[in-house]
Amino acid sequence: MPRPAAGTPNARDKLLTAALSVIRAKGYSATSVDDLCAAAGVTKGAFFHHFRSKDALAVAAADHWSELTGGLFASASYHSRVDPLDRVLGYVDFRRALIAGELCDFTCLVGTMVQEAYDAHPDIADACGRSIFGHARTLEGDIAEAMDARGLTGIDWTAASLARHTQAVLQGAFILAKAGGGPDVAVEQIDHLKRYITLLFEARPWEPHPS
Amino acid sequence: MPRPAAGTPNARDKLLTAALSVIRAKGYSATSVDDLCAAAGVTKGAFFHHFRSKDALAVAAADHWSELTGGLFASASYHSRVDPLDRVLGYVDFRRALIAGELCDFTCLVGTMVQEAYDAHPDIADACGRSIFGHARTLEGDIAEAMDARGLTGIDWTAASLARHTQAVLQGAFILAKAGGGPDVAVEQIDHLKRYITLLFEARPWEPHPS
DNA sequence: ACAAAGATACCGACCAGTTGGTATGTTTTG
DNA sequence: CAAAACATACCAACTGGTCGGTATCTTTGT
Repeated sequence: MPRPAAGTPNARDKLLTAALSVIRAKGYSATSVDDLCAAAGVTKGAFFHHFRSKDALAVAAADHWSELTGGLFASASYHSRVDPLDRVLGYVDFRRALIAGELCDFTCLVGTMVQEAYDAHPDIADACGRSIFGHARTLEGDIAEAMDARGLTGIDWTAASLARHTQAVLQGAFILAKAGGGPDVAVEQIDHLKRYITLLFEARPWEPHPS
Repeated sequence: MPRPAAGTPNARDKLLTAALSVIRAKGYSATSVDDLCAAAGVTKGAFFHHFRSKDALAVAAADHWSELTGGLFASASYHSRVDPLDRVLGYVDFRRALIAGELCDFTCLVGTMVQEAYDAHPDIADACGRSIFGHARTLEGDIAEAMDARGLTGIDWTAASLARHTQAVLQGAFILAKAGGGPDVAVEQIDHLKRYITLLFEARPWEPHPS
């Protein structure tokens, strides 16, 4: 189970890396095991040595995606800002800056996969759900702090729901981009998201928490 | 070319109707021609008599989807409201009310298909894009009227971009629902969308246009 | 009016290529 | 040497698509 070493990329890692780009470009069902093996430069024997089935690779790829993106966002610089709302808006700006180049380079693997898997492949859908909602949960803290610091009370939304909304807008942005709008339409959606968050906290000065 | 009669449902219509539900549940690539024929109760011979290829059926299904949804929204009652902003928010409420029951019953065919088709099937992606952006365009008029009636000037967003944003939020809502959130999470996104639109027009009284 | 002629709708067996997956090697590594 | 890592050959099931054929409707010549 535990990958023995991280020195030279073994077949398993090569397959996982290849899966990210191939599945994002072609979709999960349209991606064959042979496609994956060719892209990774390994043979079918190696594939089924490391993964019980194609579905098992999809689950592993979703988990791998969670780790990769988790690391990317955890190491971003906006976390060091003192105002929690600045951190939230910093996250949005960071997402905006990631949108460039080819569609398959900035769209979301698990958002793409879950559309094909939610009905017939529950284990894949679960892995995708963990990735999306797990990532959303990493935003809850800053949002809650921002609400607290600005004394937002008597409102009809929660930090968790706003965190989920950021992910919904992003996933929708990717779909519109794939529908012909390209990166520009995706950026447009993120600008609306930022405007929404700003309006939610508008006219409320930041009062650093006296703790 | 013109379908001769609308009395008894012919194989073509049965296939298009079946395609809507089957593709929404299984995805496009995972849906085989045999699946579609079985669901429609027709044979493969009938399929390829009416459609040049599986891709051609997908294009026809997307166009059929556009017509169906176009009719549904065109006949909705919110269009009769006098305040254009009420019409926009009425549309959002209408979309919210449509979310109930099984996922495959309220999610979007073209949003599902374009994720799988955008790279390898340009003609399908085009049909999906026409459907999504064409539908967005039907909202532009009311949004522009609402902006005009409330004298919104010097703002950094357009009626067209807000119309597209409604579609992005909806598409994202469907993905989060498929990722395990279910209908509740989808409704949550629409509530955020309604709150956003309300905030954009907030504190601006409606002044009926003196024309 | 009526039958020949032709178009349309539909059927189901069939085809070559691809699919995910297996069985059995061979090579590398500790 | 033993086990893990990888390669090769192969398979049954399924894939999108073709093809010859039939039943039914529409057109047309007389």
